[in-house]
Amino acid sequence: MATAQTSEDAKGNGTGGTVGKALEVMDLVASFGRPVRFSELHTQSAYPKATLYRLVQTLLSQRMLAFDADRQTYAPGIRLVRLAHAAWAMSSLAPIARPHIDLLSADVRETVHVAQLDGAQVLYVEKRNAVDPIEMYSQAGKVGPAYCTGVGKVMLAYLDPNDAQSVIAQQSFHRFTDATLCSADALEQELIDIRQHGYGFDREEHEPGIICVAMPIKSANGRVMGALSVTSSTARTNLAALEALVPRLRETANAISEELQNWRFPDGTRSNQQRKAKEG
Amino acid sequence: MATAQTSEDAKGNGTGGTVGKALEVMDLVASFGRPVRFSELHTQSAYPKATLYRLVQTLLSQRMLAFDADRQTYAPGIRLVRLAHAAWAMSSLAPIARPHIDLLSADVRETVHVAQLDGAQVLYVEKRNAVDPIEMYSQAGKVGPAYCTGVGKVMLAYLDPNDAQSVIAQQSFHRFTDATLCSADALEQELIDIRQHGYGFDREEHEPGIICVAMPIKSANGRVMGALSVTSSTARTNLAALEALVPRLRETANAISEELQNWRFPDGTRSNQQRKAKEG
DNA sequence: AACTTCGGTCCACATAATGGAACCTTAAAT
DNA sequence: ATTTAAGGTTCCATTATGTGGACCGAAGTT
Repeated sequence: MATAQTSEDAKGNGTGGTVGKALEVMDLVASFGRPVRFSELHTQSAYPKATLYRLVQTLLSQRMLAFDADRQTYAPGIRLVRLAHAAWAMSSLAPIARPHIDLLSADVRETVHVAQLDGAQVLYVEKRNAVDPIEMYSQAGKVGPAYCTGVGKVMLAYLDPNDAQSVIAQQSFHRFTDATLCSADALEQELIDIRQHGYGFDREEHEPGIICVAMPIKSANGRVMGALSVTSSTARTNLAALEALVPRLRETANAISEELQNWRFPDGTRSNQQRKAKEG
Repeated sequence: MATAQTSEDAKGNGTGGTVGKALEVMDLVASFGRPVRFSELHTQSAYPKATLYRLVQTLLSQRMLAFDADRQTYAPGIRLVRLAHAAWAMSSLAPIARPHIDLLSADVRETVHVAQLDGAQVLYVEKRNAVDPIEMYSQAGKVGPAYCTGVGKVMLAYLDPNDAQSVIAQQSFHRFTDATLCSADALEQELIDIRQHGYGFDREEHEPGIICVAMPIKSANGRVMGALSVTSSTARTNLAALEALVPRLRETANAISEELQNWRFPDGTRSNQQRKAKEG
C-alpha cells in the first residue's frame, strides 16, 4: 500500500535491465501525448534504430503499446488500463479515501484532492469537485510537481529524510509564478515550517490565483502514505479561511489513516509484524 | 487507437522475452486482487525462486510494483496509474465517447458502457450510470468475458475473421447462467445473427436478470474500435424495449465513429497544428 | 534514374537473465 | 537456550537474450 523505497536503496535508477529500457520506451511514447510514428520515437530516443524497433515490437506483442495500422502510429496500450485498475484498487489510498473525501467535499464545498508520491512527482489518485462531481481518469492519474503543490510539500515534509533529500534533488524548480519556491533551500525552509504546523499551503506557487491547504496522511507507524488538500481560488476565499478548515482536514486525514490500518484484504493479509505493531 | 494485432502476427504468446516474463509477474500480482507475499507468488509461478525474486526486484526498482514494508507484501505500483492515464487518454475511445454517452445516458436513463477488446477479454473504458453518476477507476479498467456480454459479442462479430477465430479460441465458455453460450459453435451462430441485424443482445447470458443491447463502434474503414451498450434488468424492462433504443444507439455509435475520424491525427506531421486549433 | 526517408531485417557479438545451491534472518518449536 | 523450519536473499558459472551497425526494399521527390 505504498511507495516502497525503504531509504537504503536510493538507486532511483532508470536503466540497467531490459525491462527498464522497455519502460523507458513506454514513458517516451506516453510523453508525446498523442500517437507517434516510429521515426518520431527514434529521433527522441538514445537507442539505435534496430534496438528501439525491437523494444517497440516487444511492447506491441505484449499489448503494452497499440499500433494504429492506418496511421502507422503507436500509443500506450489498453492493457495498461487493466493493470492500472488493479494498482489503483490495491496500491492507492483512493478506495479507502473515497467516502471520507466525499464527506469533506460536500462539507467544505471546494475541490478536494488525494495524492501520493510517484518517484519525485505528485500523482493525484482521487479528486472531488464540489460543483462538477463527475471526473474520471482525466483527473486520477494526473501528475504534478512536488515542490510547488500543497500535497507535494506536506508529503516531502514528513518523508524519511534520506528519501526526501533524494526527491528534492530531482525537482526541476521551474518558476511557475512569482511565489514559486525555486530552490532546494527555500523548499527546505518551507518544509520545516510545515512540520511545525502539521499542515501546509500552496500560496499561488503553481498557478496564479490558486491556493490550497494540505495535510499529510500517515500510516500507523508514522510513514507518509499520501496527502489530501482543499483547493480554491483567491477570487473566492483566502489563506486564513482555508486555514480555518484545518481541523476538518485533520479529522479526515485521521479517519483515513485509521481505516488504512484496519484495512484487510478479503483473504487475511495480516502479518505478524502488523499484529505486533498494533499492540505496541 | 486500437487493439493492434493486424491479423498476420497471430503469435498471441505470453513469454519469450524478459519483458514478457516481467509482465507475466505483473499480471500474477494483479490477479490476486490484494497485496501478496513473495512466497504466495512463488507457489503460483512457474519460475524458480531466484528468477522470480529477481523479476520482482526489477519491477520494484521500476516502480511497477510497490512493496509494503510493514506487511511484506507486493502490489501493482502507482507508476501504472500514470502510464494508464496516457493510455486511457490516447488509446481508448473514452475521451471521445464521453460527451456522447453522457447524452445517451441522460436520454435513456439506463446504464451505458463503452468497451474495447483487450486480448481476448472485454475491457470497459467508460461507464455512465443514470441513477448513480459517480464512478471512477473502479469501473473503467474492469474486464469481462467476450463470449457472454453484449459488447463482447458485437465486437467479435465485426472483427477480422482471423482475429475473431483466435479470440474465440481463447474463451473459457464458463456457464454463468442457463442462457450462456457455452461453445464456439453456439457463439459463432450468434455472431452471424448479430451481423445480420447490426446489433446484439445480452440475454441474461452473464448474470441472471441482466440484459443489454449493444452496438459496435467502427472506424472509417470498417474496423471495430469498440462497442457501446445500454444495460438494464428484466425487472425494469425487456429485450423488445431495449431493441427500441437501437436507433438512438446507432446514432451515438455513428457520432463517435465520425468524431474518431476527425480527431485522428490526419498525418503524423499535422498533429500539432490540430492540437493547437483545438486548444484555441 | 538518382536520391531520400521510413519501416523493417540480419547476424556476429556482448550483455543480461537464469537457476541450483548456499546462505541469512526471523519466528516458532523443543 | 538450542534446534528446526520457512521465507527471503545472494552467488556465480552457464546460457539465453538483447544489441546495433550494416543492409534491404518500398514509396515518395527531384
